Amino acid sequence: MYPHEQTENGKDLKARVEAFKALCRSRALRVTEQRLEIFRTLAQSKSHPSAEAVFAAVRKKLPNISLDTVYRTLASMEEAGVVFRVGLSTKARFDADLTPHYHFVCMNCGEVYDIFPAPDSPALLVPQDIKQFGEVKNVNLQFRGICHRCRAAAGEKK
Amino acid sequence: MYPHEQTENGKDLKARVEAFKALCRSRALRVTEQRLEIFRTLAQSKSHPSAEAVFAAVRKKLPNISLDTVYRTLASMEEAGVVFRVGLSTKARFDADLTPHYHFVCMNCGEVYDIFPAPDSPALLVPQDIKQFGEVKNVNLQFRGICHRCRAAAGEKK
DNA sequence: AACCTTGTTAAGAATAATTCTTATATTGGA
DNA sequence: TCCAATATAAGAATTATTCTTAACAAGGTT
Repeated sequence: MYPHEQTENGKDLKARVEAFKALCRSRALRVTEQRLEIFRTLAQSKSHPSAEAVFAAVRKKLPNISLDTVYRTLASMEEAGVVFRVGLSTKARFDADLTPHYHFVCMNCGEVYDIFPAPDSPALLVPQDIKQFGEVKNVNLQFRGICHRCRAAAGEKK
Repeated sequence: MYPHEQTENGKDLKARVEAFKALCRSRALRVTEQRLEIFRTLAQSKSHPSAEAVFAAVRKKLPNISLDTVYRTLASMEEAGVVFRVGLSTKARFDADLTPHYHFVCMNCGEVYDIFPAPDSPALLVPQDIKQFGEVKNVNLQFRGICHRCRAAAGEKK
């Protein structure tokens, strides 16, 4: 099964916004104009905008919105699984092991774990249809989630 | 074929350093103590260190090295294909399309291109062996390289 | 409909990560 | 050894992101 299933993207914007509102309510997140406008902007965009770009777009509708609100909202939307963050948010990390492998990255503590696929695994092969965009220099496959240690730590707090 | 083949990691440190020196010479990069020490540090590390962490480690050998040198060197090593950068270096970007897909990211201009795999593609499946690390929330598969536009622009300059 | 409670926001300061500037030092070829 | 070009240290500057605080507003309660 895919980790984030296609359920909303086929609907029209109005329906997606309604679904977003419902999701907010189910999570006790207040339905604010700012959240709605940020969601609308992102749902209509095809350019993987940065927080700054979302800010610029939303500002046309809500001139007083702050950049911080955009950051906060995008983070909560990611948390809620409504948007996907391309790449890593934390600081850059480096690896001198060039053996083909991938990573599990903890979204909470930032820890990076190595995973070496079986030799016959197709996971890291470069698909042919990428050549239309440019020359591939490397592959970055990461699975992001919460590591066992953070999960356990979160449980203790309650 | 894998994009970054396993050629050096099986060798011992001394051999890897020699190979690194040879690579530097072949690219007209000077072989400096700083570069060597940064390479040694990274080659021996298994923790995907950040630039700051590399800096701290290298400092023990070269107390006067600057953080900027570490950043510059890591960038040139990435460029040379000696190290791999985990995640993206640029600012965060967001995507509200949750249909399973992956990205081609231009290492030069930062542009992000969508690639939708064939419905039966195994590319974005979560392997079972990841569960040992934690709970996966999402998958980030990106191919990084130079897009055709940047390639063309670089060609014109010459 | 007015009233709370609590989450949310704007504004701008603060922080963190990375890059730039400049003068000095070093590499590697002549 | 000398020279030209590249690399470096130091610290300032920039960029991205987060925090602080006081005002505000959503949505449940009366």
